[in-house]
Amino acid sequence: MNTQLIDLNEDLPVQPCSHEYQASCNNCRLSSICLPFALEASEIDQLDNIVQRSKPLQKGQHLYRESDDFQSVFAVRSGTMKAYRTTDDGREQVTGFYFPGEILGMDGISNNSHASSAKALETAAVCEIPFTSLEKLSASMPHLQRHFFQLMSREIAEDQQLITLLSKSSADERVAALLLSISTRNARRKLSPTNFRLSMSRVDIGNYLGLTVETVSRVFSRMQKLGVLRVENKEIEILDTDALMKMADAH
Amino acid sequence: MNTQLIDLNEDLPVQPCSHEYQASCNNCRLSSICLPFALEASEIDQLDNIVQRSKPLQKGQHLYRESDDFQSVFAVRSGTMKAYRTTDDGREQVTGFYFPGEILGMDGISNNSHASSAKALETAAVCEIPFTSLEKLSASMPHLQRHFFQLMSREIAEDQQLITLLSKSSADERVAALLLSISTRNARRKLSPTNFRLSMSRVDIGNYLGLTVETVSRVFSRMQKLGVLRVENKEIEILDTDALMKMADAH
DNA sequence: AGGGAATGTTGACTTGAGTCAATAAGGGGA
DNA sequence: TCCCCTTATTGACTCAAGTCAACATTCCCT
Repeated sequence: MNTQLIDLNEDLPVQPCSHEYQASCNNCRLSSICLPFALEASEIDQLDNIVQRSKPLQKGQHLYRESDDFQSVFAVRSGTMKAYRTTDDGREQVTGFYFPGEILGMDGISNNSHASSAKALETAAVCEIPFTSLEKLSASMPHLQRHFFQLMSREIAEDQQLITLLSKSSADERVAALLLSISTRNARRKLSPTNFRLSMSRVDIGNYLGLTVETVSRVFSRMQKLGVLRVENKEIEILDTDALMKMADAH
Repeated sequence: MNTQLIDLNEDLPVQPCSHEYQASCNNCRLSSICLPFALEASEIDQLDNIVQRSKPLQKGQHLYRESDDFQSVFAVRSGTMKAYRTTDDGREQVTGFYFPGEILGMDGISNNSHASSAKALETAAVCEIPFTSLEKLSASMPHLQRHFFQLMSREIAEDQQLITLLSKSSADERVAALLLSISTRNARRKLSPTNFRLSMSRVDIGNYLGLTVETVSRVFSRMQKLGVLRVENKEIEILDTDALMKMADAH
C-alpha cells in the first residue's frame, strides 16, 4: 500500500468572494451544456436563485471528501476536478474527471454522504447547487426535474462505458478512449478537439484507466512514434483522429 | 471476436397475463426494498396505479434492447435479470445483475433510448414503471422523487465500486467481491446469505468481472480447496465468510 | 430415457502489463 | 536563479491472467 504524502494544499481556506465570479446562469457561456440546459429564461432565473458561486478552489484543494455530509451537487465553472474513492486497504481509484459545464457529487445522494472525494487538479471555480433546494425546484419545474434525471442517467451510462473499457480493453485502447473523450468534451465547449493540455498527471490517468504510470507513459511514447499524437509533457496534439479512433476499439 | 450464437429463446412472445401476478405494491413483500420504500400507504396506492405487471419473461428473453426507445424503468419481482452492452466491435460487457426488488433501465433516461440490453437469466417477472408517469407522480410526491434520485445515485455509486474492482483487483478479489455482493443482497431479501444458487453462468460472471471463464472456474476451485466455499455446479455455500471478506480486499 | 449441444473444468504454454530500478526533465519556493 | 522534490520516461525482468486444447459434466429437446 502506498502511503499518502502530505498534501500541503489540502487545507487552504476557501478564498473569500471578493468580486462577482459570474453574474448569473443566464449569461454563463456554459448554460447550454450545464444544468440550465432546456430551461426558459424565467426558469433559469429561479435556478439562479439557489445557485451559490462562492467556491474558487486552489490546485489540490478538496471540494468535498468521501463520507462528508452530502448537501449539494456542484457544477464546474472553470478548471478541472477529479473524483476518487479510497478503498478499504488504502488504494485510490479515480472515478472521473470533470470539466467546465459538468456536474459532480451526484453519487452522494443515495446515502446523504459523499461516496467519493473531489479535488481540484488546477485552480477551479464551481457553482454549488444545494440539493434540497434543487429537489423543491424540480418538483415545480418539469424541465429541470427531467434534466436532472437525465444528468444522473448519463453519469450511469458513462460509468458503464468505463466499466467496459476496464474490463475488455488493452492499455492502448484505454488511453485512446480517454483522449477521445477529452477531445469530444472539449468540442462541446468550443475548445480545440485536437490541441489541449492535460490537467491531470500521468499517475491520475493511470489510476483512472487501471494502468500503471509506466504503462501510460509507454503508450504515449508508442502513439507518438506512430505519428498519432504529438506529446510534449502535458500538451497533447492529436495528429490523426481516425487512427486514434481505430486504436480505441480495435482489439 | 466471438460470434454470438443464435439464442432460440429470444423472440418468444410475452406470456399473456392470465392471472394476477401481484395484487399491488401494498402487499408485495419486496415493497420495503423497492420503489415504494419510505412511501405512505396512500402514496403507494398512487404509485400502484401507474405500475404495470404484465411482463413475465422466459429464460433468455429480452426485456429491452440497447437503443430501443426508452419508455419505462423496471423493477424485478422474481428471477434474475442481466444487463449488458455490446461494444462497437461486437464484444459484450455485462454491466449488472438485478435481483428481486431492484430497479433496472435507468441508464436509458439520458438519451430516451436504452443504453444497455436486459435479458432474463431464468424465468422472471418484472413490474414496468412508465417513466413519464413516474416523473409526473414524482413532482407531486417529494418522497418518491427523493427515493428515485437515491436509487439512481446508488446505481452510480455501485458502478463506481465495480470500476474500482475492475481497475485494482486480482481475479480472487473480484470473484470474492461478487459473491459477497450476492450474499448481502440475499440477506436484504431475507434469503440465506451463505447458501444460494447462482442464476448466471460462469461466462456471465467472467464477463461481468472482466475475467475469462477459465479464470473464474479456477478461482472457484481454489476457494473450494481452501475451504472458503463449497461449489457444486451453480449451488454455492459460503463456508467461511470472514475469509471471503479478507480475500475480497486483501491485495 | 437417450443424445447432442452447451457449459464447466483442468493443464500447458504465452503474453501484456506490472514491478523494480535508474535516469531525465519539470516546476515551484526561497 | 538555483535547488530540490515531484513527475515522467525508458529498460530489464516477472508474473497473473489469457489462450489453446482436451476432456467432463450438465441440461435440454425429442
